Amino acid sequence: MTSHTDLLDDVLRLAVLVQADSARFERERGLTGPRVHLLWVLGHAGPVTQQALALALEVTPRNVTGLVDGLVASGHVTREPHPRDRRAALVTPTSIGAAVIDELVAAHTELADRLFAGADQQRLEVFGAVLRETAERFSSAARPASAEAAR
Amino acid sequence: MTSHTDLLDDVLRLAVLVQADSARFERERGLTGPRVHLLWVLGHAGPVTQQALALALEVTPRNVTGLVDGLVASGHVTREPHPRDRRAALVTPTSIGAAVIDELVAAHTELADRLFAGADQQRLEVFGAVLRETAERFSSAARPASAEAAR
DNA sequence: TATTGTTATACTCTATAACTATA
DNA sequence: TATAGTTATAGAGTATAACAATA
Repeated sequence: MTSHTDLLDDVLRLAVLVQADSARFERERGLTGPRVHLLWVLGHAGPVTQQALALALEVTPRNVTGLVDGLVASGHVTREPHPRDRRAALVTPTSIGAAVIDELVAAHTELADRLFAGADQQRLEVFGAVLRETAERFSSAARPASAEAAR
Repeated sequence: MTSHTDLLDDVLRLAVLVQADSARFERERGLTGPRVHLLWVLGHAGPVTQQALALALEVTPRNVTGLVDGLVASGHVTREPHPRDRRAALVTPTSIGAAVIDELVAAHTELADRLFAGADQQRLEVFGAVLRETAERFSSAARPASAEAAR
């Protein structure tokens, strides 16, 4: 009989392990969490404006300026002129940046395999289903439809 | 058929939700993540030295000085003289700090219930078991016993 | 000598507000 | 007038190194 708090603690423990793995990745490359996050977004969205990055990272535009400054200094990205808007810059990975993004994707896959390889597929299906149901339950509880509609 | 990376993404999604809940707790009380973490440790360990906090939080002693300074300023903790070591200080919750610690424990329980209440217990048992096996598998892979022994 | 905590210094992430250049 | 990004300023978290007081 596992209690709800025990389960939450197990989730948090796993989250800590996964986070430690990210931290190792960052340390090995002299990068920080927020900068890797930006590169990750860049890897999925391609060259984008800083506004778009601010939205995706949920930080202020000012903050993006700082993160991009750092990544320009370390040679991971460049600011390219936007073809149709001279106010905007397109943050674009350099070859070094693109290489890190590739490593990031590879590390993600490797981590997933390291976590789940060898586990029984039937039980993993249950695991995944419970994960998704739990996230769904949480989101509904946090933002009840009635409260949302009342605004 | 859920792939390993899909499962990892599901884990990360849930972790983000849980973290957002922590952020809400902090914002509502004018606290920060590291300071709440310190209070959480204090709640479990009772009054302790800053050295002990540095170990528990995995940060430098210098950093603990800063965190404790902040919590003293906000009235959550005090530095009490150590009864048998005049070098050391015992970081001790005030009544305000103790109240926050109680709320922290309550919020943890509530979150767990919000996440898992209504779920089928049989499936939650599988879920918990897979969580623990996964953490175990990861730890073994990250630090193989042979590599550890070789040092 | 070793340990506890602080002062000194520096870097990163974060935010708000005011400003420039462009749409 | 609105938008993209920067400069100015500030606070929090983090680290290393040097130091004081005490063990």
